[in-house]
Amino acid sequence: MAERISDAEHAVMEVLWRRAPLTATEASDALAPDRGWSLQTVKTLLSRLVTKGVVATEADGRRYLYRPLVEREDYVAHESQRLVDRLFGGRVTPLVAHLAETQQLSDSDIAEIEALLKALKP
Amino acid sequence: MAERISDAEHAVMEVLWRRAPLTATEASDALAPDRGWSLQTVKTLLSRLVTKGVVATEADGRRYLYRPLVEREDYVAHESQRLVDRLFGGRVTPLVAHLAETQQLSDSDIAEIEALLKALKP
DNA sequence: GGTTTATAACTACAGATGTAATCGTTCGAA
DNA sequence: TTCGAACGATTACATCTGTAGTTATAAACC
Repeated sequence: MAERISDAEHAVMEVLWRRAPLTATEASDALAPDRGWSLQTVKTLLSRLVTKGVVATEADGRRYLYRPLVEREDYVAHESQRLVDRLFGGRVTPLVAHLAETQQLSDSDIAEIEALLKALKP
Repeated sequence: MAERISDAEHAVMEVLWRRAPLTATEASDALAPDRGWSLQTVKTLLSRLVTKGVVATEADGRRYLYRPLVEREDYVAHESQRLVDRLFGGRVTPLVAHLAETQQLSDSDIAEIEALLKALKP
């Protein structure tokens, strides 16, 4: 995942992560409600993702099936780390503090996070 | 802050947030250790930030002093929200869960966050 | 078997971005 | 008073990104 995935490309990755393998047409259909891109646009984005090495193709007759080569988990981890590095000096605690302060956290949100933290303790 | 701030531009904003107002040369000097950009590059980035309406200039003799027009707090909030929206369906709890799981949180990190959460409760 | 249709491959093109170089002007030093 | 240094303004240019259009080909239908 050395190559950066752009915003538009990320939208395509999301549908692949949700239900790969897909043909270009299927991916385009899945994206239509949200983005309304033409089929050609989706094909361009798929090609770029293949070039970047994050999506693989598999021949299915005379068309391709596309499937992601990187796990969503890894992408999410990578992007989250990028944000933490860029904006919070690489430290997670200030990010959590920021989120806690600026977001509306319900009581159950807080309880959930507390439970999570408790589980992490030795 | 309607216009997006690019990565390189963001690096310039950071030095302005740290010690504005600065001349272009001062900003360039401050960025040199990390990025090693030429003075011209920094000037270009400053101009673009001015065009985008996120940095203001003030004449100081025949040069400019640059200062940010957006608060770092606002930028951080905006970018954090963007990440939460793009990767966690707009919900903060899954992000915190993800961070808690993938990061090395020390005992004191956990304690700090717990204290934060406690303070948020009614 | 000729014609439409689906598909991949190639091309296009404007705007953003990273990274400067050059031009024109003014101020200060010699 | 002239010359160079310091600045802002303008221009440059390759790459990436968003968003397609066009072309070539094979398959399917009639």
